[in-house]
Amino acid sequence: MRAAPNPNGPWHIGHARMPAVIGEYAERYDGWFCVRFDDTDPETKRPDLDAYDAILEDVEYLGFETDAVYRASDRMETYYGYARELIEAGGAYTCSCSGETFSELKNDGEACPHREQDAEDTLADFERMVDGEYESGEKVLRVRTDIEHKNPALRDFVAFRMVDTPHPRESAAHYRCWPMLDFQSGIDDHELGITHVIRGIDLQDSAKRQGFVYDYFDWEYPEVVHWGHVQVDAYEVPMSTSSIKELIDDGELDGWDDPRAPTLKSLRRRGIRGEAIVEAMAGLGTSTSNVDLAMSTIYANNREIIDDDSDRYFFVRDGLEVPLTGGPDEANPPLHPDHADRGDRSIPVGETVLVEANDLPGHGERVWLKGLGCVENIRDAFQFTGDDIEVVKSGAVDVIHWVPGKESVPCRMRTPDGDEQGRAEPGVGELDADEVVQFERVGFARIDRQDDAETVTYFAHD
RNA sequence: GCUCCGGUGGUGUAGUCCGGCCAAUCAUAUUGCCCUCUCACGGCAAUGACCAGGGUUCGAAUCCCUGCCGGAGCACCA
Repeated sequence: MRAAPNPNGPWHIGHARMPAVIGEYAERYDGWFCVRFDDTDPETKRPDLDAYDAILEDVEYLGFETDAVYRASDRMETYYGYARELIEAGGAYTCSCSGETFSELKNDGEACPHREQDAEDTLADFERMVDGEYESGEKVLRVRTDIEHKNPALRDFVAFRMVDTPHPRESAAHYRCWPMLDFQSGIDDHELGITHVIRGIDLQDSAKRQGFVYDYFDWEYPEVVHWGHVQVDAYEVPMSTSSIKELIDDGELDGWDDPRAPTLKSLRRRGIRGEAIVEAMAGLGTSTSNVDLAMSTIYANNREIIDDDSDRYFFVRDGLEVPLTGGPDEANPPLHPDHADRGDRSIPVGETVLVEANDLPGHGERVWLKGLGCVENIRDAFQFTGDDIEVVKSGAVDVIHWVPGKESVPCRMRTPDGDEQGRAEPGVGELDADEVVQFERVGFARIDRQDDAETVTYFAHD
């Protein structure tokens, strides 16, 4: 099986569907999985040189090893070879009609004058195309299908056209005569021994078009499945490579891994495992209709994977500083409630604590500072009232998270909805980059880096 | 205009080919309860769907027809 991306940028979330599904199938049936870059349009779908590796990184992040990687732009001589064979078999002719002219004729089911050209002349003319003797738009090679086919989409489609713009890959920059997707992909699927093809509904007619070429060569067409588009909820940004790229160029997003971007690089930076995405995508199946993927499904999968490994810490967003009198001068909540063996944290208390505005109890009311004890709000100051856990068990007071006013460290949490400033317990300032933690009552986050001034984290999900 | 394809709870999915075991599976979501020094994890429960109408049949989510709704192609894009 193959994934055949167009290398125009790093992948967005929707792109994960192809490797997810074919990876699963390849595993289940001991199949073979390759990535083939269909980069045969140096102009309107101009390949981005960085995208080749970026995409392979994304595939790796998702947890797949590719058995092979191909670039269509390396395989031009192969396509030319088959084109010559096709011409000799009477399956194609060169045509100099303009797109509009041909379209009109085609829609009326009428052949253009070039259709009658014999194989010999066509072959000679095709060599002139290959040699770059024509300019863009001057000449194309068409596959001779059925000009009266009831479906206009299948009538004599273009196999090769001239492109003046050189390909960005140096090794392919000298080619001017480029195959269209339907030809290139059809040849490759056969050449590479692809047995099952999955692609979008936008390519529904491709199999039928390519079928004409396969018939000329007497090949058997692979099994093919068409699936609908995936939409992912929870993102403001449109999910298309080009529009994400635009937002980055305009400075609206910091880059492909901005937490607000619906990209795989973004999810990766947020500490979401590729496996969680793959599971969700594989669960969508291959239905022909369009589907909506809820991010909550990915989050639920991820939470299940990371919960056990994620140590707990306190992080208070936008905290209110409240003086505290009485009680112990250090709190020691466990690193993980289910793993006492990992030990406890050590949080100095000091003169004041920070709590989130929503958690501040009313005057005369009590609240339990987790890991520390019960306090009462007396005229906007906390008075320690004891450490008897009974008040919590009986449901009399709520448990909240907190950090010391002085000893806490500045911490920024980047989320899909923007950045949150706050302060975290001292231990957070010691964590290594790439560690995934749970900020209690806030959510899971990945430690991105320790800056001079603050700890930067990326929010995964609650 | 011409051609293709699809419609199962909020979301995704199973079942549809070969009609009955489907008053419809599983997951997620939401809500409630239990557990818990987290609104995490775990456990339990509740909520909630076969697009509509005809037809065939003893029997239809499954077969047929019509309608409605949605998607896609008719590019010298992929």
